[in-house]
Amino acid sequence: MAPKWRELADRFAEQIKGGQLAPGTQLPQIRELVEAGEGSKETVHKAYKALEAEGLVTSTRGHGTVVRPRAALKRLGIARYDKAKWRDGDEVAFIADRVASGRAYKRNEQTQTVSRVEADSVVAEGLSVPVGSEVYARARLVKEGVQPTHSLTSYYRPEHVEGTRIVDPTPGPAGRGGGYRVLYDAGYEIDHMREALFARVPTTDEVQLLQLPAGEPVVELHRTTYTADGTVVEFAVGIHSASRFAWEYDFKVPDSARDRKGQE
Amino acid sequence: MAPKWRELADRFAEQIKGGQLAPGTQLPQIRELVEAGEGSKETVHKAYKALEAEGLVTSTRGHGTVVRPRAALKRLGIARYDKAKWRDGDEVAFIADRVASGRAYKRNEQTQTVSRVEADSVVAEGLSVPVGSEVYARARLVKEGVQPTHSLTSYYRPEHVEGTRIVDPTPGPAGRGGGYRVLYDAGYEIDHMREALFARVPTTDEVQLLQLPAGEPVVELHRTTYTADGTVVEFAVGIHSASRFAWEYDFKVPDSARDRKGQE
DNA sequence: TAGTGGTCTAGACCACTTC
DNA sequence: AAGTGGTCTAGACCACTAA
Repeated sequence: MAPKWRELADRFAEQIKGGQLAPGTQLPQIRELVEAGEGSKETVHKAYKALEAEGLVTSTRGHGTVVRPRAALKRLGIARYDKAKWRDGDEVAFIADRVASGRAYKRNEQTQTVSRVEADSVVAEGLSVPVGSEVYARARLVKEGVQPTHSLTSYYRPEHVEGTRIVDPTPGPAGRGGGYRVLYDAGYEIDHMREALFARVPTTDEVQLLQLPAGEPVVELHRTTYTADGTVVEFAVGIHSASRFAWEYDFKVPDSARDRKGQE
Repeated sequence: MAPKWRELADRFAEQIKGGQLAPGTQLPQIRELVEAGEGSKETVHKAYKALEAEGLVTSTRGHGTVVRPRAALKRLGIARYDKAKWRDGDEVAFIADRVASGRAYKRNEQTQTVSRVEADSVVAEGLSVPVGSEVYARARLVKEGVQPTHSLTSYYRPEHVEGTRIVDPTPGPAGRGGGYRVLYDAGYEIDHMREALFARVPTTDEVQLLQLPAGEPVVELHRTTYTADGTVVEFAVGIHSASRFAWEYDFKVPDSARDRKGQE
């Protein structure tokens, strides 16, 4: 038999998913349910924590437990990297897609810190450099309004960015056109990319930094950017609040028997 | 100040991440920690549940609480759809990538059920049919050994598959070559695809079906497959245990100023 | 049957929010 | 100050696993 707290949680979960409890609705207070004979305070509390972990409600002290609104997913396609956006135009690549998506937005606040760090194993592999060698790290925290949505840290080889605007950080996202524009001006035009992504539960640090609600997973994105000759000029790691993003990719079905590039 | 259970959990989390507590190691029993003055049984229990939710340990009654091994990520690239695998060869596309990845594997057990269902809004949009119209659904549960790794449900328009092996289910994955081979034989050769993916916490049903450990997120994959003329011939929804997979995509940086297809 | 985690209670007290 | 969720305890009892 399912535990008492599970049954209580399931009753509410059903009503929330079914729409009888609309987003923003406040659930009964814990003490009310205790008086109504649903169990002790700890038991009811466990039920509420379960609902929170399932992303259905948020509890705040003094305020109550309310049904969480389901955020609209922002869809990320490769069009957000369009060269036109950062080469010809004035916009910055990773902001521009907000314009393209037609979403009303205030100009993103974005903190940025640049530092010289030793490459750990992930970064070293991403940039094709030895573990422990020095690379430049440009870390940003991107917010929508006051709410952080994701962090993004770009790593560069020193020889590619030494003396550019990237390592001499001005306020804002590496100046006009962003990091790709800087690389372009330095003679490194980006040509192709690889994105790898997977989901996991956040670390406690990430929960703090991104102000994640309880039970929110994160998607970790590894982006490797190459020039036409195959040189890696940027390796970036993004940590995204899972409920805010969806990723989309279009591709041709490979045919290794016909095209001789289908190897991967 | 952080709660007592959080501090206790953090102490263990640090040791696990630092490697002092190797995978498979058993943590002290709850009662031991109670005697050691770490708090009451409920308090220590909360700490252990937190570690479980963070994916660091698994608790089982009668057995104890042990450090969870970190599973190797299976990397999914588009090469798994290679036409050579299902058109020319004998293999089935979604099994073949296991061969390509060089991983030792036993032949996958895979349950399969085919049914005629009414399209919900997601499926309707995926297949470009009206909501509520009848479509074929082919649901599979894919396992590695006895452990489920993901579910995958393909939806087809009736006019594309009526009379084929897909709707006349034989044991195994739609016969030799899988679903794409069947479509190919019926005159629908797949040409390009779109994959969209996002992460979320599983429903209780999914926890059961995929036997997910506590705190494991899922990745939901929406795959749309087109013929050369742009007709949708398959829309598939996959639910993947997050810690077992990573997705990889390679693409050219788009340039809408130069190529006139960069709209997306 | 012994070992180990899981549930439940009643009540005390703490922490944050709103007024 | 009042309202509401969060933590903590001591102890009883339940549920599953392995020998």
